[in-house]
Amino acid sequence: MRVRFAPSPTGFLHIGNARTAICNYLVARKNNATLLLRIEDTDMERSSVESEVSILKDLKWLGIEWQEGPDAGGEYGPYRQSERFDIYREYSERLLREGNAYHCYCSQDELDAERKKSEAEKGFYVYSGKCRDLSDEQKGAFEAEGRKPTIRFRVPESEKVVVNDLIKGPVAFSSENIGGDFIIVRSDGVPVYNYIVIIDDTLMKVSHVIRGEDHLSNTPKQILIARALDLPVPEYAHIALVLGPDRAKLSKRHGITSVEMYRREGYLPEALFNYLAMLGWATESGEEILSVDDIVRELEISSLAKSAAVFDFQKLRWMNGMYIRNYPLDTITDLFLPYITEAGYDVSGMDRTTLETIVDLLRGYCEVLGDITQYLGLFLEDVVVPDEETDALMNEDESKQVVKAAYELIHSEITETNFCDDLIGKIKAATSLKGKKLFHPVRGMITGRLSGPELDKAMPLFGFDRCRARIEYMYKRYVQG
RNA sequence: GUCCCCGUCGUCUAGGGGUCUAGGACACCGGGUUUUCAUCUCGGCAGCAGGGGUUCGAAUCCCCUCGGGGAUGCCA
Repeated sequence: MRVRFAPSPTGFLHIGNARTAICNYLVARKNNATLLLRIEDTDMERSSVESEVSILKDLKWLGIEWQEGPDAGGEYGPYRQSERFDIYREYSERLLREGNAYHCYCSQDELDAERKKSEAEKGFYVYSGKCRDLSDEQKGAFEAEGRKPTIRFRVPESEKVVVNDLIKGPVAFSSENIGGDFIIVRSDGVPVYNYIVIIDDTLMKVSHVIRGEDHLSNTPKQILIARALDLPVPEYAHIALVLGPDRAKLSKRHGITSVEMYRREGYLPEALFNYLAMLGWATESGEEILSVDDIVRELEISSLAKSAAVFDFQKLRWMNGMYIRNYPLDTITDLFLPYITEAGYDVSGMDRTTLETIVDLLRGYCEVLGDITQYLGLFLEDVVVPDEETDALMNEDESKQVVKAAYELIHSEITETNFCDDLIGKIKAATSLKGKKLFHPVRGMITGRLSGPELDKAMPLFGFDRCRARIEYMYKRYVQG
């Protein structure tokens, strides 16, 4: 069994394509099959090496491994379509020679006009087929005009094509609905996707084509080409599309849709992989947080959902948070570091154990890595300015009592040695406040915020000096006025 | 327009004739834990698109309607 992922390098790796890649990877792992990577770069204007590089990088980041490809080599290369034009040319000549394809001299402008007219009159367009049976004289005349022909595939009349899809089941098409003879080679000699995809799949011995459902409607074209060329047809599995919240195919306008952006936003590859793999599928137990090995064990290609799935950013965030909380502390600390630095914090002077203790305290508040900076300043800065809602709370009389008590305590019986254990207890005794009435003002006083890490664990890390400075600041601000 | 695919809580899904007064997860709401918030935990809200069949019995099978999506490019 051999499967493939065939991205076209015209931008970043898109979430939908990432899911297709993941599916292929999973199926390969499960069946001990080879996964090959093929770069479909026949759109010369839009393809770029930068895109190819970034797509490979994103795939690797997701943990996807392939055995053959432009970087990995392999015996069925080259693995870039732009390097295989000689191969395609032979097939084109054969198609021409055997009458299954013909030169079309219609210019782009003529075709555009035809299309426009037809769409205005009928609402749709089918190529007229006027170059189907050109005589040698007519061809010569066009050549003399300097026209460069395209090559069109001669679509057979009323031929049935059934795609035995592993997910959808048998899907029947008839050649008359294909929309006429389609172009397989552009006038500049570059072949188009629907033509060469089947050639490459058979030449590269791909046994199972697993790709997005948007390719299903074009599959009969590819099969017809295979028939004309006596090529074997692989098995197909068309996976349902990933949709945006408006139920249209997920695209740029829906926000962040590239893997690269998710990485930058602070998502973990395991979480994104896990989420994407679970889209359109579920385990028997209902368990959703799964390792790659778990998924490989349980996933069955035929049990993938037939219907499209809306991409749920919320659930991804939740899942990412789960991964952040369950990651080994040492590893997750390293992953947080760039986000800490980017936010302008310098923790280079801090010893590792303290850093990890802080990270462990704060990771529960994180859904993406960048969330770590939300409360980090509390451990690194002296005075914290209360936010709006804290300010409102601190202006209440009970809060002022707390601040006043704390201020008096740090100037009498509370010292560096006992502030962690006794400060809150003594404030409670002095004010007779308890529960929320006590803890909220204390939190506000020490952190300037109404929520955050557990105070009994955080205060030792803040240190006495810092807490004292904050209490004094709050005293001046709220008690003295 | 035509062809193709799809339709279970707001979202992802389980279910494939009786065990379904339809199960789980995210989100949302409420209780508990945390002498506060988050975490964690317990509970609640909420769905078989509609209509016809078939059957003793339909979320499950068939048909129609409606709805959504995809394809119909000298894009992939």
